[in-house]
Amino acid sequence: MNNLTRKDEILAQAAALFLERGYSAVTMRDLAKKMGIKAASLYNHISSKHEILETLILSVAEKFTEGMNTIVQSKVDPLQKVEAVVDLHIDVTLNNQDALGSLNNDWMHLEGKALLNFEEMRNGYEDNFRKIIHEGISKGVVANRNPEIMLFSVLSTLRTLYLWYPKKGEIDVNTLKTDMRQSLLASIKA
Amino acid sequence: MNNLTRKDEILAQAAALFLERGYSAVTMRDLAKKMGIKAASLYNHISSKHEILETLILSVAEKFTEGMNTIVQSKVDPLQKVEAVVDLHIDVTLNNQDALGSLNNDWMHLEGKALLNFEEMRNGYEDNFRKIIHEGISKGVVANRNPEIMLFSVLSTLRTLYLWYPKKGEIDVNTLKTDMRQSLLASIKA
DNA sequence: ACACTAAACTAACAAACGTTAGTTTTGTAT
DNA sequence: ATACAAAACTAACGTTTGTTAGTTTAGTGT
Repeated sequence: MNNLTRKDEILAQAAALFLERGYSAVTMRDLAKKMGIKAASLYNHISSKHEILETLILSVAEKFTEGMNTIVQSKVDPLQKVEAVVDLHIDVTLNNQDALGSLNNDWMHLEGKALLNFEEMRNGYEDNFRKIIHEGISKGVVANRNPEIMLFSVLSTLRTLYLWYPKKGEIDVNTLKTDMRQSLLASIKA
Repeated sequence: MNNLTRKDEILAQAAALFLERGYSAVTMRDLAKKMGIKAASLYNHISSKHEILETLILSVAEKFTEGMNTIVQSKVDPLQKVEAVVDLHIDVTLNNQDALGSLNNDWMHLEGKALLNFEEMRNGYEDNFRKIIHEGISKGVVANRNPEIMLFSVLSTLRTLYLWYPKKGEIDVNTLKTDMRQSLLASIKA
């Protein structure tokens, strides 16, 4: 079942290289060398360099979108929703560490409808998060400060997790979730 | 006095392009077109594409390093030092918005001693910030939570300011400083 | 008018780029 | 052994890349 196809291996190695150097600085020959094959052989499995980028970014973006939609529909109070968002980010980060580099730094190299699709998901995600914050403010459980700054502050931390986590050796996942929930909730609680 | 040399104009336009697309995706012909000249003409003013990147990144890194050194030496309590760091980031961000894109996303394309120099400044900066946090914890003014998570949380927000600020129309600088100090301090206060 | 300098130009280079076409190797099931 | 499919290979393509060398233009002070 859990069989990694050759294409999946290529996507994984590409993600690692893109994280390290950025999409534009990685050549198909670099990727081929990492796979132990010649550049032309890559095209037996993928149709273009661009396709790799699209696949990596959109598949992670979809995970965020789905997760957020579930959270928004859940019937819990706003602070619990924020906690769920923190957990979502930690889970997605741990499972898609490398691809998150492309999502954060190389999305602007998407083209056409892939770019539109990405931007739509990103905006939708932010809007949902924004609604949670506003709901928290009007219910008095979130601090009555500039909501955009709180949104940005929490989101920027969550979005940068993929850079920070690997540097910090062996932090237990549950410890990380607990501490991160505490820290981020503290920054917005009323 | 405040005369912008031709080289300075090139550096400014390059920073804007690097922010938009990343260092590797910007060609010398792109930069030349933005300057309204031919690519070869750029070399009357700069010696290589690489020199542009080094200049942009290291000059901003030096501003952070100098600012942080001043703050560390000041005789105020830890929370006031954190507030000063917030202000430092906002000031540097407003004055070097575009170059911060390169510093954050393209530093890995530095080479040799420029790369070592950058990494040394970056590590020194983080260590100083770390000391402030620890000092705050032992004095009981900073929350007794995982210091690395608090450090990461605050720093990731400050480092991403350059992406967020330009999207948020006309936020008054002093309002921004006040709100940001409040938000970030709230996330670490005891 | 002349000299000087800053800053543009044209033309070209060798290297590296993504990608293609066609061929050979390798492993597996019959 | 034979057939088939997956996945590698070699060779080459047209472009684009950063950069150089040498030349021309425009503005300024004498």
